[in-house]
Amino acid sequence: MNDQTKLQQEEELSLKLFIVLTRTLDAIEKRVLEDIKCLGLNPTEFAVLELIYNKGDQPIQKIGEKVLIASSSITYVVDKLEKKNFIMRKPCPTDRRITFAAITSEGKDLMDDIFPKHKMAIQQILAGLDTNEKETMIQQLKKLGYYAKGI
Amino acid sequence: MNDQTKLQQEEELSLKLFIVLTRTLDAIEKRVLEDIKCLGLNPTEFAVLELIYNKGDQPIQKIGEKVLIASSSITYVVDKLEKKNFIMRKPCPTDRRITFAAITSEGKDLMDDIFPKHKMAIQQILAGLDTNEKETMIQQLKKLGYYAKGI
DNA sequence: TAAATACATCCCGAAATCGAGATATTTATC
DNA sequence: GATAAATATCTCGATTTCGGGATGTATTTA
Repeated sequence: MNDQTKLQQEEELSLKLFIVLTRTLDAIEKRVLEDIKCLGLNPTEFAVLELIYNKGDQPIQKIGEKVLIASSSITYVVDKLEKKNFIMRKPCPTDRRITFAAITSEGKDLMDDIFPKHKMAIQQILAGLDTNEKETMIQQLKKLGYYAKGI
Repeated sequence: MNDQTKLQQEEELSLKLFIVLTRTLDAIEKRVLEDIKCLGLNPTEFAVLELIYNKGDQPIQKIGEKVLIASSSITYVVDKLEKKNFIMRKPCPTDRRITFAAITSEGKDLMDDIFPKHKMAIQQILAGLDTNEKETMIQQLKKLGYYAKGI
């Protein structure tokens, strides 16, 4: 086999990996979505609430970085969570540009209730691999991700 | 270590896998997006055009199944691709419910030009893993995906 | 200190996606 | 052959997300 053919095969393989990756995450997300939708939250709202629940109050700016959405979208999501009384805006005392999103007791109560269930659901959805396989895959995915980011 | 603790650790591991999976695909997609955006197509438009380019004319219904979007969204995307003259609608002669989306010569010319480049770009983005690692990951992802779908 | 630059949030209009249901056609059932 | 059920596409309104730019605040620079 010559180099040209090898390269083409490798390209096909990469394309296949990309497709399988997309498909798999899609299947998983569909399941996770079902788990979340019952709660009256959409995935983004859940992600934001989870972030604040687990990592404490966050400047609105930081939320966008972690949840990977545009700044104009954060405003929208925070508005909605605030309307539902799960979080509240708190001005930063030392820097008046900054607004914190802080969880309310109502938000905390909700998460205390649903977060363990959520974790359990994910556990069940990902039970197709055993412990070692998961660890290996995490490692390999990280390698892939770091490389992709670094290009 | 008791069973309770083991389960909790496994839950943490699954959650981590889910997060890493999401992050990694996100990083990769961001790169692929850059590759596509220059062409005046968004990812969905590209996916639909690629499907028709590689698999031939498709009933509009089938497009939704393969590209994983709602039927109302397909109509929207096909409209846009039709306006750009990359595809055209063709009524099915034997079943008048069905409309095919068929690639135009203009659409074919475009894909002849950009699809090889696209494949090369993906090859470069995914070069963080070698051939064997990619094959293993494809296999493991499939296992994960089948299981998730089957629940 | 004044001006320029950077930063954080928000507003607005547009784009993308969805869900529910309308319409037209085909297939199945009696 | 008539009616019911299934299928394919599209319409419409609502939701979510984005990009660009406006506004207010902090930091740097000249």
